[in-house]
Amino acid sequence: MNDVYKALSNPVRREILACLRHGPLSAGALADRFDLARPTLSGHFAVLKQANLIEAERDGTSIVYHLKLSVLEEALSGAMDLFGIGAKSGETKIETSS
Amino acid sequence: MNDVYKALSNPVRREILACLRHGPLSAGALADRFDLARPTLSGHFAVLKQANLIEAERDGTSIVYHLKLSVLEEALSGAMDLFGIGAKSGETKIETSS
DNA sequence: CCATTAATTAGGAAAATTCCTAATTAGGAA
DNA sequence: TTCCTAATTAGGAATTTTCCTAATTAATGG
Repeated sequence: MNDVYKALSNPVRREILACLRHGPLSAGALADRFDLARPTLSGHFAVLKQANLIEAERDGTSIVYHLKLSVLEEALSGAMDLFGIGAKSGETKIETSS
Repeated sequence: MNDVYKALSNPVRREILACLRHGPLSAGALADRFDLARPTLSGHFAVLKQANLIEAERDGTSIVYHLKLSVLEEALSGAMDLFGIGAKSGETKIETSS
């Protein structure tokens, strides 16, 4: 959990997550959106991976990253719990599966 | 907003917030809960104050801190927005599938 | 005023973060 | 194989964070 907070503490990493919110992107496509060297972005990807917020998948020569929405969701609702914020409607009744 | 993420990135500061969730506490009472020197805690209070997550009020010789719940709430909702997580104001769409 | 208690500010050491360039790994095509 | 592109790892400089001790500010009581 601490890894998640650490990951979110950096603005570049938050922007990476925001980009991925619209769908998977390759490391290169992501890197193009920032004015930073590629290895720098690679480092940020590694931090996000370790926090379990994104996942990598190789596609030929490139590597595609995608958001792990459920982990992010859980982290934020965990934060709400920690601080005693009435997590709106309190219970997770989004379960449409039945 | 970046100040809020920075503030939350440290486990000691998160624990301070969690303590304050049960009600206001003086700097000393808070410091007693940690195995850290007082000036260290003072530094953490300053970071939380700058992020607007807590507020200080002098009471005689001591200083009482209290949580600014609304700011924390807003920050977390903002995060949910940024990452496209629905859990916002409760209602929203519950029937996403089928 | 002087002493005591509560808390902060000052200054600095150690560790972590951020970013860079250069070198390396890995896959695809000639 | 050899070349080329995509991405990472390695190593290091600059900056920021975290924590400490010592000194200072602030309120209260004798």
